[in-house]
Amino acid sequence: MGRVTSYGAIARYLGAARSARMVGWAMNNSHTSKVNVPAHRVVNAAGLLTGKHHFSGSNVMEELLESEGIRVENNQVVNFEAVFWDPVKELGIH
DNA sequence: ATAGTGACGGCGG
DNA sequence: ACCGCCGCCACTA
Repeated sequence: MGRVTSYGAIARYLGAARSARMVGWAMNNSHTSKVNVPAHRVVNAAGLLTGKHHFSGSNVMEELLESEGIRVENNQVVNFEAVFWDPVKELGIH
């Protein structure tokens, strides 16, 4: 079962809890980066697929998430808390 | 060079 | 507990 995380979680892990927008910008910029960034696994704090508009297709993100076993319904991750991946918790508090 | 905006969220009222 | 304002940093017009 795949996991998802939120912009705020990443920001907090980086030590910049209030810079969640920067994370979003990083995702946008990541598409130019050589490194493959699974931006589709990143949603907002509510579990909404806010970034789906930035993908090539309209439902590409949903398909990617569902292919990883994550239920997506109405642009929202179902059972978000269960699939939520907290970097601070999983990778350890820095 | 300045101002506005953006894949968000924290914090105050 | 809920709603609204403001901050964060880089980019674009």
